[in-house]
Amino acid sequence: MRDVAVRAGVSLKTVSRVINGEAGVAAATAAKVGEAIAELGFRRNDLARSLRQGRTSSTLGLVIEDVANPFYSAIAQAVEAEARERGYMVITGSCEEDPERERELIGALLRRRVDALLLVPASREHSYLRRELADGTPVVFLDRPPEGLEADCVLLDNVGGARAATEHLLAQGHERIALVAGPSELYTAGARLAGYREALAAAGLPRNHELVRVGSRDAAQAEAAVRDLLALPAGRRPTALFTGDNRNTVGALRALRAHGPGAATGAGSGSSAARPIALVGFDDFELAELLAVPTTVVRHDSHLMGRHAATLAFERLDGVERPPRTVVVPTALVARGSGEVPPP
Amino acid sequence: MRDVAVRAGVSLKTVSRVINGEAGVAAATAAKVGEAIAELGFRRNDLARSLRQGRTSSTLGLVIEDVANPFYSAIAQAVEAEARERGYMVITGSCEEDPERERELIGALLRRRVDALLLVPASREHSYLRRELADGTPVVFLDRPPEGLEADCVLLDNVGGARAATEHLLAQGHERIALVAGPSELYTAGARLAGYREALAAAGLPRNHELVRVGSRDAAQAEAAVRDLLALPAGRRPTALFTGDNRNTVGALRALRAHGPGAATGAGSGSSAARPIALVGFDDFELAELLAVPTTVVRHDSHLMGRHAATLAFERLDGVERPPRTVVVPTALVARGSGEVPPP
DNA sequence: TTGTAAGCGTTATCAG
DNA sequence: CTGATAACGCTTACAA
Repeated sequence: MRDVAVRAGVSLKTVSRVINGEAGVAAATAAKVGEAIAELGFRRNDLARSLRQGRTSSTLGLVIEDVANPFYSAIAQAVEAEARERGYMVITGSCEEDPERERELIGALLRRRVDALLLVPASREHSYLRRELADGTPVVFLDRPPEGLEADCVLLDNVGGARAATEHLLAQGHERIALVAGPSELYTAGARLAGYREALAAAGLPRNHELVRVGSRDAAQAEAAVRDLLALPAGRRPTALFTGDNRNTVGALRALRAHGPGAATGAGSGSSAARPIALVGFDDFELAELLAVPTTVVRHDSHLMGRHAATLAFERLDGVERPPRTVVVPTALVARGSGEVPPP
Repeated sequence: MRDVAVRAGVSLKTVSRVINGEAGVAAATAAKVGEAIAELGFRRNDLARSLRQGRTSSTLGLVIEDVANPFYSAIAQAVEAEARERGYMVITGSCEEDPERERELIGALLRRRVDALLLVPASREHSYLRRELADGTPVVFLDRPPEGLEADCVLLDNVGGARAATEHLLAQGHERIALVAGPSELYTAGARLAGYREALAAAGLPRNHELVRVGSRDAAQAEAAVRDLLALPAGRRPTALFTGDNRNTVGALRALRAHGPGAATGAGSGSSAARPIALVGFDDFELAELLAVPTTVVRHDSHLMGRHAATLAFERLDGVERPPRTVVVPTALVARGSGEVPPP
């Protein structure tokens, strides 16, 4: 900037004014400065800029589990879109369900002085964020609530969605409905397990531990879990499956395919053990309607979750003072076929 | 930091040493400083830190078209993983095929002094980056080459992949093979069009403009294009489709489904017009094997593209001087059924 | 082992 | 309308 000032024969402050389009600069002066800037290829240093006290970095920190998972990339997309409208950029990090990585990432983001932090927490203890929150850095939790801390939060209606899915299967006459989901320590998996149980209890069905397969963290583990269920003797084998998230649904679909062609279609003339199994999955996914088994899902707007989270953060940055708020995004059952298969 | 120094009764420099784990601090002093840091909840300001000359921001800038597209989110994931290993973070922006947004994004990233820039360019003129490149900021192009500039670049074998796809369909006996792809000004779409044409020419088939549908930028447009093709009179209607990217494949699958149940399976007993149409798509996608029409695709490793790009950038940051290099990532045809349907 | 002073690139204050 | 100077939070060179 000094070089520009020298070249244009003005002071630093004048260059600053031109750069920032401040009023009170003679057109001729501005032109000279503009030339110097162009000739020198000068670019304002926004890092230095945000050093002055009271200034912001115009950057949001976003911590998710995995950018490659469409659920999270939709959130990232929405957050970025909201951020852009306000002239913010987003630094994103994936922590892959590792609490330690979560802390590292958050540390790195805070050291970079992000103006707000949006996160899908992998850990279950967030009191270590209390100080930043008190110091005025907005922290918004996504998909999973804060623990040991009061903060803004955007959640899905997990219990309601899971209950609806299970009720849907019950309504078809199923009684042996298995749940295949992530580890129940995971907030969402736990809540969906609860919804599943609520629906079964309301229907007067006893708990059947054999049919609850929680713990699968990826599609491969889910596939194995479903294979396991399918290997049960006929009288104990589930006639329907509720999968707790998109990874588990993918795994289940793969296992069901292996089990018999078109698990839920009547079309299959596959292995002797093959019997159509009903399936409802939590999380919608692209092409679900074009699968050999058009898949019935609990749909929700993950994009909206990201938008809400960004909005909550920006409200705080705008100085709005209010107690922490939790926004719940609704879910809806979308029947496509796989969930409308009756028991044998 | 000054507060910490005061509280610990030491100088700024000593605090700095402790923070950065520098040697030459008495254990007792370090402990006192550590306490003060904990009590005050102090966090080093990495923005200020990177201000000193010679220091880096330890940040990479990544510009892609759309985080929500699995092709790009795989790249983002890989870049982030490589960055993490080196203690870098990534600021990602989506420009949605808008050249103006590309420039804005790049400007914002450069102003934030990212140490390197990785980008999937939306524009076709990149000489405006010449100065940064000359000034030592590594710039790596992804998926599409630089124009008006010499820079490192990671590409797919677009021509080879497209040729293989087309040859595969030709080998089944198809002669009316349509191409459904993005606008040919788009580098990848253009290259795939070229590969498609090469294969047809090699087979001695004349060009048939009616069957070349380039211009669809999203799944909806692709769907419309395919519907259009399907509406052609029987003798001119294509018997096979080659779709140029994952968005076009999704659109085509939807149109084919509407056209007749199981477009490529013999299973369909749909509308009177329904005839099985072969399909090969560029880009693999999750669950392709579980579709009603298991989809034959040209597969590649988009994750690897991100890794290569990050590696090229880090090599430059490590001071390796060499002429710009272009890495080409191979493609492979994966036959799943939809591409192995013979002509009627 | 510890401290002092200068400087990184910008903006804010206040004076001209 | 323009400029001098201090300050932002940190690191480096150099002393002590």
